[in-house]
Amino acid sequence: MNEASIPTSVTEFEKKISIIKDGLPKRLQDCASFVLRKGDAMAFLTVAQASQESGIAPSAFIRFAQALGLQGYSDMQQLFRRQATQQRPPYRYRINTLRQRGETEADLLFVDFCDSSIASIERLMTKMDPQLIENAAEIICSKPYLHVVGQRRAFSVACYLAYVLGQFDHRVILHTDVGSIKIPNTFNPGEVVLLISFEPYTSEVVLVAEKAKSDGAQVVAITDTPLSPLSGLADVSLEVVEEDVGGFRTYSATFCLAAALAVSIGTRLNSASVVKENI
Amino acid sequence: MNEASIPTSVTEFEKKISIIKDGLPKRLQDCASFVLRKGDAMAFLTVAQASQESGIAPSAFIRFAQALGLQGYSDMQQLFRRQATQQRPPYRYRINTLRQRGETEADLLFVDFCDSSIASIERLMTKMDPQLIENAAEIICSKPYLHVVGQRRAFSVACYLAYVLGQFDHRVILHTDVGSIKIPNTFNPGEVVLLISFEPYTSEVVLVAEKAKSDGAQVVAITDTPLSPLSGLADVSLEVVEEDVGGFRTYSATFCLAAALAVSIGTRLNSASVVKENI
DNA sequence: CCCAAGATAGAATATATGTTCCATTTTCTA
DNA sequence: TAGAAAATGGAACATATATTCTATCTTGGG
Repeated sequence: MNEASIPTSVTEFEKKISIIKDGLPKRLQDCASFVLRKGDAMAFLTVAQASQESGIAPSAFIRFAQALGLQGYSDMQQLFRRQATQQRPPYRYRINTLRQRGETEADLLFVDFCDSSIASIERLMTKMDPQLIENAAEIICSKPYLHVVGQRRAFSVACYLAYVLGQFDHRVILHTDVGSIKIPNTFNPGEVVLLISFEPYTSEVVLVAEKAKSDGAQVVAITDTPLSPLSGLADVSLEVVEEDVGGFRTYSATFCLAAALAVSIGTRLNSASVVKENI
Repeated sequence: MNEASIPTSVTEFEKKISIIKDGLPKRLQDCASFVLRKGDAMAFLTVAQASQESGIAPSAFIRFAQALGLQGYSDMQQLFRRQATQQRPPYRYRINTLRQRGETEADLLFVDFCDSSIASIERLMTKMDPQLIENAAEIICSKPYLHVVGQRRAFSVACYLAYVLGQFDHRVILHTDVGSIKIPNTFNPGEVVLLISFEPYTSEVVLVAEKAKSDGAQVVAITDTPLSPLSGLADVSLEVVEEDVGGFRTYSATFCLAAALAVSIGTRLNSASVVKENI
């Protein structure tokens, strides 16, 4: 961080302030003081508001941002907004600074996937009520066997749960369409069906959900939002939203949820052992 | 919270959505879906941006907000802004206090899973050389079809990759043992085999790896450590270690890696397509 | 004390914003 | 199928925004 470089994060921005602050005209120092004190709130303040709250002219804030190497007030605000949402700078912008650090486009893409996976999990952690997972586990354990239905991407989740529950000696009827062999799409009252589907929801899974419900089976859903056709039908609906990177979703948070559900089921089925040993 | 009341927080807002969602016109449901997915990011999106990202007309967003009892888009955004300013402590801090307060076991278990998933992804991010992913993608794309082998838990990863690559119109031979139908365990020179296995490595997968190698096929592996029998045999070995919670592993990092690999392959197969834009 | 160079505040401007309105399309009803 | 009702997208609008410009003020050196 030197005197000339353009800050790309709030941290760099604040560092640069402390470097150049003595060379700044008085009013711009006032701006610096105000901005530093406001901190995160800067993400929301318009120049007009900042001006009113501080008694400093709007134009001073723009000169201030420019003195820091930024284009203007909006540009500065972007730094604060990115920090608030923990986003990284836009792709186009970063691609310019690649070479300097000896990075490639592949690096960016990979880091983006990791970041968005982490963001999804953090969001899951704050939004999900663990009690719902318990409720789901409770229902699933109330019957000796479980239907698991998931298609496309969701099939990998279905497979995972089917396998792990199998390790717990719980019977799982994994609905596949191998050879188009029909798996009964009628259910008995009291049976438990675990349905997994994300947007775009496959109509088949929705149909199964409706049938299960009307047959009096219990329905547990893993889906994305309360708007999902599954969530309305389910007795317990576990919702997990995956952030996307350029329209492509990762399934890290979903598998995190699946693991938590699996273990919750495992402890119920065999509260002594299973979970301990290296599953 | 009833149908008529005006939401005063994001929570109430989301609750109201799930109450009235079925009575909403289709486009407004699209809005609901978009808003629920975007979550905290809604604090900063302008209607124009939201419109562009979602492909929904700006006016629809305003009608949507009004349908929820709010005055307009700005009014709705205020809810998200207020939530954002209620400075939530960073997640690591939250975890520690959760642990200390000794919430219910369910809470702890869930939080631990999320925490260890994140730790695994962070580790992956620092240890993995993205160039290896590129190399793997390069090899996989060099042939018109790909063998994918994975058993037990790893099968879900295999399924995921098989599905996604299928979406890219790449041929995938997914090795399953449905009906014990034999999938040729001999390979032609130049064929590409993707093997996925983690400790404890199934002997069968190791055998396939050895056969593939001796037949002159190219081998790409997704495994856990350089000590894995696969990594020695593979032309490219992608290694991902998952932390464990009481002996139970999550697969978040693995799926993060899988997604990165898939997209890397996707861009190669169709550089003009979906994946590029807006990353 | 004067004058140049810089800093400042507020008016002027261009841009982008949220919202309203209306013609067109879609959906429902009879 | 025809007619009514609702929904939709885009143009039009008023407003608020960040930024630029300029006349005025401040500062510091000779």
